[in-house]
Parts: sequence; structure tokens; C-alpha cells
Amino acid sequence: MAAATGDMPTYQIRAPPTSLPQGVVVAASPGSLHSPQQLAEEATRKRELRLMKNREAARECRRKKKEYVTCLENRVAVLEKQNKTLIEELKALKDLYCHKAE
DNA sequence: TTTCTAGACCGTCATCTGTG
DNA sequence: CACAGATGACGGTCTAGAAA
Repeated sequence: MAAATGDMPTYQIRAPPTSLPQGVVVAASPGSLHSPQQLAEEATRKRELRLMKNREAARECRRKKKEYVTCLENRVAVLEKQNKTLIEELKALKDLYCHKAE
């Protein structure tokens, strides 16, 4: 896929949500953690936060990709129509030229 | 009605990429 | 270089429609 090469535009990137989703608790500073249990809880919390962020990033990524594809499909439709018109026009001009030549 | 199938959507992991 | 965000790949679930 060419997406990695930079030819995939980002259509109107929305401002990220300013507030964390419900249920996310901001942790105490790492310096205040001591016991192995606290460390484990902190690790779990970090992992869940990462998964949640990535989940939302994936959703956004798919949304943008879908939008991009729709955009391309619309462009194809427009160009096909344009092409058809030009072919008709060319045909008409050829006819005109032929009749003049007689 | 039940079973099969294709397509859409989702969550997660691994990796790439840009930024401080 | 470390980190966060973006994206490709993969496997799972759901659903609508066709076939038996």
C-alpha cells in the first residue's frame, strides 16, 4: 500500500477530544509508588491507557481512510463523466469535418 | 427455518514516522 | 534517542442475503 509514502492526504483532521473518556483515572506521579503491587497496578493502568488510545487512533485512522477512498471514487465518477463528454465532442467534430471535406 | 458466505467493523499487536 | 501517534496486518464478531 502507498499510504506510507505520503500520498494519502489527511482530510480535515479534527481536534482531538480534550477530555479523557470516562473511567480513566490520572495516576499519581511514579515517584510516589513503592510496593510491587503498586508498580503492577501502575503497569496495568498504563497498558489500558495505551490500548484505549490506540483503539481510538485505529477508529480515526479507518474513518480517514474510508473518507479518502470515497473521495477517490467520487473523482473517478467525475472523470469518467468528463471523458464521456469529451469523446462525444470529438465525435461531433469529426462528423463535422467529414461533411465539410465532401 | 437453518446453514453458509461475503462484507463491514472492531480491537490488538508490531512497526513505521515525526518531533522534542 | 525516547516517546506518541499513525497505520498495516491479523483474527474475531455481527449482519444481511443467498442457498439448501
